[in-house]
Amino acid sequence: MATNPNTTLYINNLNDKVNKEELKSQLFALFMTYGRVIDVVAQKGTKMRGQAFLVFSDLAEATSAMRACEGMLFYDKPLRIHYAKTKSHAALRREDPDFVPPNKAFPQSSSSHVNGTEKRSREDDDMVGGRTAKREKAEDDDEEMEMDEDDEGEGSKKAASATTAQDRPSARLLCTNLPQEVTDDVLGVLFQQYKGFASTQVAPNATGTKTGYAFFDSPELASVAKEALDGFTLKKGWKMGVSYT
DNA sequence: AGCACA
Repeated sequence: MATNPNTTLYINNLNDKVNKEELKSQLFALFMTYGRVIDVVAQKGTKMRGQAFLVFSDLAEATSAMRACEGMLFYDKPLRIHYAKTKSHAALRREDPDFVPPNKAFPQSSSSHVNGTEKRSREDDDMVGGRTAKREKAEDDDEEMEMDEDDEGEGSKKAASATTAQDRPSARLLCTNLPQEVTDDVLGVLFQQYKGFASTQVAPNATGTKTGYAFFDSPELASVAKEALDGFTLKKGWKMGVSYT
C-alpha cells in the first residue's frame, strides 16, 4: 500500500515551467472546490521541483480531492496525487495552536537536559532588532533564484489556467489586492451583506498581497456584490479588485 | 523520481 491517509496531499508530476506563485494559486483555485485549503507549499529548488503539498482542513476533503483530481491535466501534465507522508506544519498548528515547527538550525539536541524549570517565555524567541546588515547565507540550491518570466517561449499555449478574470458573470468572484491581514472572515463580513452570499475563502500563504474568492448562489446575485465592492478600499492604499472567474 | 514547511 501507499501512504496512509493524511489531510495533506502530495502532488507531483507538475509542470515545472510555471513559476511558483502562479502554480500555487492555480492549485489553490483548483482544489478549493473540494474543501477548505489551509496551505499550499511548493518550492523551486532542485529536489522539490514539480511537487507541491496541499493542506486541507479535514481528511474527507483531501480524499475526495485526490480521487477527483488524480490524473487531471494541469498545465498539460497529468496530476499525480498521494497522501503526504507526514503532517504539514499548517495542519499541526491547527490542531494545536502552541505547535512550534522544529528549527533546522537547532535540530533537537538529543542530549537535552529537559528539566521542568526551563522557562518557556513567548517573547524570548522573537526576532528582535531584525537582521539588518546580515546577509543570509546563500543556499546551495537555486531556492532563492527565481528567474521566471521566461514564459512567452512557445506559442500562446494557454494552459489550464483558472484565475484569469472573465467578463461573463460567475457565481465565484475573484478578489485581488488584499492586504496580508485579510482573512476569510474579514472578506466574508464584506460580502455577506449582499443577497445570495455563500462563503469566502482567502488563499493561504500569500506574501505581500493576497487573493481570495467569494461564492454566491448565482452569477446574477454575485454581480450585484461585484459592482458594489469592486474598487472597495479595505485599507489606506488598498483598493480591492473584484472580478468574475 | 524526487515528501517540505525558516
